[in-house]
Amino acid sequence: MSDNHMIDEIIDKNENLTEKQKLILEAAIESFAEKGYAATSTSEIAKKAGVAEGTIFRHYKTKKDLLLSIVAPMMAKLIAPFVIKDLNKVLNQDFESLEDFLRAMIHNRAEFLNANIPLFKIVLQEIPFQPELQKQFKEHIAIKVYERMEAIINHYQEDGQLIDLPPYQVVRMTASSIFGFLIGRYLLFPELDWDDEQEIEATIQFILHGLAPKEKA
Amino acid sequence: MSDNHMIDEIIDKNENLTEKQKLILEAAIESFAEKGYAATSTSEIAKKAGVAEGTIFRHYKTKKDLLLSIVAPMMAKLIAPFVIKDLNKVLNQDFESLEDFLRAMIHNRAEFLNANIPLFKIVLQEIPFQPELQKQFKEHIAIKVYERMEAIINHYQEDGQLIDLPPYQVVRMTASSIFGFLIGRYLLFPELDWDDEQEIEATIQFILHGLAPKEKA
DNA sequence: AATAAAAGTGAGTGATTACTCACTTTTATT
DNA sequence: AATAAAAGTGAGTAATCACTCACTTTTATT
Repeated sequence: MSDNHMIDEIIDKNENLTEKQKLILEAAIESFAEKGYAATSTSEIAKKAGVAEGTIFRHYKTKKDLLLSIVAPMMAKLIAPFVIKDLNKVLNQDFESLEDFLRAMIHNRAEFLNANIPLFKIVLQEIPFQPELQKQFKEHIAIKVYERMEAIINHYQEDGQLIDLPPYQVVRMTASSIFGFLIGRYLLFPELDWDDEQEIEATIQFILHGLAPKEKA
Repeated sequence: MSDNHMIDEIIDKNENLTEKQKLILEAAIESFAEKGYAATSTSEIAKKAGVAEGTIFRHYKTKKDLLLSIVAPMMAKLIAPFVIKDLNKVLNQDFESLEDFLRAMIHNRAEFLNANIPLFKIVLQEIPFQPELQKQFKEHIAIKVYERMEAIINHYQEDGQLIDLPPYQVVRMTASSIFGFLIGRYLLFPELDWDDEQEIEATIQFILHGLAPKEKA
């Protein structure tokens, strides 16, 4: 719970921010998610937030500065569970099976994204166009997270629970399946009735069977 | 081959277009893919194309009109193989196994996207913000393509080659795995050395095992 | 209560935006 | 060769853009 609701955490719980600054961030998140960063004007954000346009630039040097102050913490929180120090310990103690680990991970991150859909949209949309975000993505996700995942994958491979593919392929297939569900669920067809538990379970089973070790002949 | 290189097909082979119009389309595709639609100005496109700005508006009523004239044919071509009349016949004759069908489909669409990366980027980036494109996507992909896929899935399910999940789940998992590969390959890490054949084969095996029928107890 | 610092304001800045239009040049039609 | 239609042009337009700054109001410090 304390992990969800980034908007709250970025905005409401942060006592360094003034009241007006919080209104600005809320308005910016809403507009960026809806129309995209480039198509949103600072005057529009000021109007929606109910502040003068000058107030935005009192707190953020540029419009891009405002974007980064929103997106950077979101990316950090998104990958936080994968870079905690004791991930391996948690793993060995609590998750005997790959299935349980996978289930816990998916539930955890799905809940997080569910609670932060507009921020998720902004991150997805702006990474291709913002070199600073690409740098963050590559340095943190592609390197730090990948290293952690690699260790976990090795663990379960040695354990005989996981097919002997290169770790990057295992990561790609797992990530594709999970993001495929999340994007369909929250971005493409949010208006449909979804049985989240059943969908997640089916996704887990798909991944597990897809990555099951080859049967010995 | 004739199916690839949309840019050629939209532009060079289309004899309805004037020389300058072709230059405009080429420049627009390049800039839209690189910086995004909203962040690209018409003056910039004119400059890159080496034409007067007025020439753009002689052929396209608005900037959005220019975008749609690029993206709509791309979307149509992308889904073309799935809506041909005789897809089911082709299926029954040529693809005894789900594996062969899947392999042919992935190769075909991967080649197509590989030959049209900038257009692929534009489609992915602009769908969330352009209601006209969303409508096209839902009407053509989500309905027409899905219907075709449903029939194919039923066929292989009755054949005992495919797990008995709801077709939309089968589609989602298959599409996630394929797009996951393509996005990683061409958009996230195009600079890495990829063994395309091996990657595609691994992706096919992942999908096949993930969607294999449950063994009877 | 006096002073300083921080927060907030909104009119104003030059640059840029998508788009127009009167005009010239090229191409097609007879 | 004459005429019309289509293609191309670039200066001009009002609107909007991100951002500044002199000024007022609020908050913190002593």
